[in-house]
Amino acid sequence: MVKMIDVAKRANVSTATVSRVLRNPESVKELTREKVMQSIAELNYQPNVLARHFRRSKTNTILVIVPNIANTIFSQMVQGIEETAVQNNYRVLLGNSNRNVEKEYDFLDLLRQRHVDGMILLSSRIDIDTLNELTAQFPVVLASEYLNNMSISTVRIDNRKHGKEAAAHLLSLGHKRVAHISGGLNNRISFDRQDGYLDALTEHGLKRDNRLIREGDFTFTSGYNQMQELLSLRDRPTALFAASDEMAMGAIKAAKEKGINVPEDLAVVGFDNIRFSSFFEPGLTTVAQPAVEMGSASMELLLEHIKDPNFKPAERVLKSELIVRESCGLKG
Amino acid sequence: MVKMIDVAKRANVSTATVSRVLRNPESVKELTREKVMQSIAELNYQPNVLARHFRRSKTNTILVIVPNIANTIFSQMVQGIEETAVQNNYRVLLGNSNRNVEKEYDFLDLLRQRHVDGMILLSSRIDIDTLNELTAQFPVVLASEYLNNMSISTVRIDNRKHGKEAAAHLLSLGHKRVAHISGGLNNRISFDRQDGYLDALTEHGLKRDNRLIREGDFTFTSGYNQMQELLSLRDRPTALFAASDEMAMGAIKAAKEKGINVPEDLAVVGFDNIRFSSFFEPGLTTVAQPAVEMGSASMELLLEHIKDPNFKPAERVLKSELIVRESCGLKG
DNA sequence: TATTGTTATGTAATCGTTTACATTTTATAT
DNA sequence: ATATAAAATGTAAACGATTACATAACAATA
Repeated sequence: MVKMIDVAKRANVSTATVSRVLRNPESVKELTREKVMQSIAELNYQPNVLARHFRRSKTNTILVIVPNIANTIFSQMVQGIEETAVQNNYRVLLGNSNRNVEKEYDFLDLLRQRHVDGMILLSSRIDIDTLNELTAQFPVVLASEYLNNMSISTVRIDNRKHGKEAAAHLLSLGHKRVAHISGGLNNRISFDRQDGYLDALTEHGLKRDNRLIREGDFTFTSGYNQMQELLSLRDRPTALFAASDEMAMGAIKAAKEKGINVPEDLAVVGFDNIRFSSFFEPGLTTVAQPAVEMGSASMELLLEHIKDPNFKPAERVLKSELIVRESCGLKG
Repeated sequence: MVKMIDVAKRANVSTATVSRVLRNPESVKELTREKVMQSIAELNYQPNVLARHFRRSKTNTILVIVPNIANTIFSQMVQGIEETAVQNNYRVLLGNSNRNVEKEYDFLDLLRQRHVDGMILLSSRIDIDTLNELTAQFPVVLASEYLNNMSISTVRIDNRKHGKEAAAHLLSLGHKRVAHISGGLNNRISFDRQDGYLDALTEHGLKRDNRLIREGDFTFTSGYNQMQELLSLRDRPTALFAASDEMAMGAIKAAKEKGINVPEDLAVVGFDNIRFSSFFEPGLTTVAQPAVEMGSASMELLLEHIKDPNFKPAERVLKSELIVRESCGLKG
């Protein structure tokens, strides 16, 4: 394996100069630089990144902990992260936790052992103490979720506001019995979307009806199951706001099976705008999260932390958008 | 940052002994080992992986190049890879190429610069020469696809056989006009599935009808578009074998829009068994690839290459399974 | 007890870059 | 030409773990 000293010898310079050509070209005289570049080319020299990382104690790699890589939202966020990372000469190591807390804890060692320069959490079940310990020492950004009283940078959307928007859309179509299937209530996001739904009810002069509110867990199956319960009520809801598209789809499946048509008999709005929302029958009205942008924003924030360890935790709240398709019926 | 020498001093041993306790515990006397372990615990010593990697010129990290992380098949394969990797104390670096050839080439530098110990390609657009150059020097495994005359280890399914199975299922239900929408024909897999389809026709005494064969590119939209063409034929097909579930779904959407019912007027079989196949209306009959197993098998193969650089390229062909749901109609 | 073999530990070189500091070269001003 | 400042380059010491080799401790045997 050809190393820096070989390049140096061939170009009649010292390794210091070769190193400078690579890392600080402007600090080397044009002529010298060319000589060195030529030697590098001739010898097909590839710098040893392991030595480099060791010496600089930086890996130019960041870790992203993903609860579920198969989920469109997360993969889009990852895409945004990657784009920004590559632009800044960083690599992205993906840690797929599969919603398994232990695995998430395992990944933290990558940070502690300085295997990576920083970490982005896309939703996390890690306890606050550990998180505080980590953020005190390493650059960490939390995307999509947020925690109160935490000194951790976050990028998120205003789930409450957009939950309200979604529910308000149904209410503005004249629905009086609007049901809600929430995400798992171990999750701040779920509460926020539900609170938004409640806000909308209040604003339209309607009272909360607990029979119309059911807890799911963001999955298709939970949407399906909870909808069956809702449909067995004496007073069926005429509309549903589901906290995720998957649950909305599950709910629609349950409705169809009972011969209830969507949107005629049941108007549905979801949340997320996953890839299949537009393919689904009927096309799903939903709140589109700017997932890619959230990814880039997270990476940008992380880079600031990496560059400046004293960077104060910041919060970026991005805008979502209600995408109206067929599942909510037409205004009337 | 506490380092090995600190641990050594506290335990009254040399760094060599500490290192041995960490890497070769059985070569150290019980008593000494305990002393060292205690120092490690007391000082909360975390070995510097950068130094370790540099010294051993091994990273215990492998790279997986994924064409599209959002695709269920690929994310499942990744899951299988990760499981096996973690069991063997390896980390997985994900390179999301987004079907962008240039990005794939970029990732290869990670291998050349020994940033990773090996690489798994989940379908690849990299040219044969480059691939040959790499496999000669580094451990590489190709999953899901394969190439002729290549000295590269592969893990795949028998696409031709299973394509035949899918088409044969439709033929055995009595259909005479079975259409096929293939994947992009820049891709071996697409040819194989199509050849399987043709095999099935032959076996059922039917002739190839080119008007019934159309080229898609695995996406929903291409399935939708190609189906529109097929439906405008004088003699409409009564059945369709699509080379991917997404295309099958797109095709079904196109059919529904023309008032053609699935499966009554059009029987459909897809390929892949992605997550949404079971949620779709109607439930999609499809060929389920053992994606997770393919991932593990790839990682196992890669580990063999890493351990033994003289390991001969091997091929593992795994079995797929036809999953019958509603979209193909009942036998009769 | 002396001899030999075995096991456990220590010493110090090594991996290949980077970079603080020292030195040389070049440019600028007098 | 000389003095001084600025720019370019070189020298050599890091970075922190691993490991070949040397040595010491211990055990087994005659």
